Amino acid sequence: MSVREERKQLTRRALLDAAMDLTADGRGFSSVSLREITREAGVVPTAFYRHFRNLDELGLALVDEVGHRLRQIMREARITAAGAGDIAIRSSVRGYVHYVRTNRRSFSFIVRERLGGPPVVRDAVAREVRYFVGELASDLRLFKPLANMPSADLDMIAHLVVHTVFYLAADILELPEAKTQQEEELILRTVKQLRLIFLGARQWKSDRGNVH
Amino acid sequence: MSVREERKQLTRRALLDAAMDLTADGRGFSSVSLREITREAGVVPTAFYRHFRNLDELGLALVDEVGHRLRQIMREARITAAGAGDIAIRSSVRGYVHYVRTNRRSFSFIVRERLGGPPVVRDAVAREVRYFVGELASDLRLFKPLANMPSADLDMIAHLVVHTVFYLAADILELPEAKTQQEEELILRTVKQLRLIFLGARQWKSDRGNVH
DNA sequence: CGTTTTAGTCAACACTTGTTCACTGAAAAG
DNA sequence: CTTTTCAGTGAACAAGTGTTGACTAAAACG
Repeated sequence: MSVREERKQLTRRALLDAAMDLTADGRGFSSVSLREITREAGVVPTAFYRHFRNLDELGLALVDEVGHRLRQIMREARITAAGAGDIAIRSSVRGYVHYVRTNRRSFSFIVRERLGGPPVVRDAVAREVRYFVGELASDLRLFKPLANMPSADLDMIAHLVVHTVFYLAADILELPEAKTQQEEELILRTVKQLRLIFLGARQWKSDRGNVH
Repeated sequence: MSVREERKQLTRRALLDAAMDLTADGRGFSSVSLREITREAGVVPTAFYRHFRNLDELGLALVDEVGHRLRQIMREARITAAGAGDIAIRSSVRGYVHYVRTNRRSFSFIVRERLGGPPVVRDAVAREVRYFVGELASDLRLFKPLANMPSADLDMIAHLVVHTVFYLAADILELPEAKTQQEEELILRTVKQLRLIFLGARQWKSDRGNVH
């Protein structure tokens, strides 16, 4: 990569980071301005246009990045969990919460903008969430009791799980930095919820085809 | 009520409605301005201060109103459902979707601002959601298979249900006005999810006290 | 080397923003 | 009937906004 291109990518990074930092402390991407971002990035407002056509485009780039990173995290977690053989809900949730805390900005961004962002960003995040669901679904397939479940049902379960842990992330991020008793309660509740979901899932196959 | 007070409440309404309308079409409360609201309400910017100290205060008033209305809706739904004797998931979900569509603005506001709004609004919505969860939990208690469940567990289940139908509302609201096949799929998926949750819930009691 | 390309700068634009203050005119109070 | 109260007005403010176009200096190119 040429020196010039290299430097360009550097300020592009600065812009993305600046936008992330500004949205991180509970502000909402749709309420940060172009000028704020460039100020935070230490660059003049007009420089922005050398990298993005408008704020929406920056937003999409952020979704891409964050989605990519979160998928990576999920994959690592998957490898760690694979050794366990079973689902090991409690330790998975603990690990997840750790990831949420160490990747504060990313989780905060995706969880907030999923429903609260500008339309185009919201759509992009929704797409990203579908990827998560897809990956989780194929993971669940490896879990023996669910091996023969129809794909649609597996997807529906993965969906439920993803939403559950998303709300957990949102709640965790509202808490102060330190690990409190409240965090412990949130974790316990989520563990119970997931356990209940998998309890239902095991029953599900025998319930298949029921209609009324 | 005096004539003057009556008129005051009228423009207060206009302000609240204006704010609602502006946030309704996917904008996010934190991105609407005081002047936009007064313009939409057909009143001069400074008149705003006769009713609210700042935008946050308006936001809180909105949360109050919307929360109140949604609780009313929930109660009506509860009465309708009480006759059925069992939970009747499918028809409940259909009824719910109908309510979502006929109260577009309210649902859109609460679902979006729950995670995406300004901190003080977010908190207020969270509180409101806790009320929903509480009411649902005591409803579930009337459902025989769950009658003897510890309150904490019932709460955890109610939480799961509320979050599930919240995401359903969010997805429904992204769809065009007309009833599409996509809507049918969303409903089907949610029905399955709820059915699975209650399947797990029935098992849950026998699983009580399990630890590891 | 000289020429071209281009990331970032600078000044300026037309607007929008939240908030102030003194004001008006009609309803309420005496 | 006179006086007081006060919801809504209108003008003005300092500050912030997105976007324009011409300019600079350094890297890339031939």
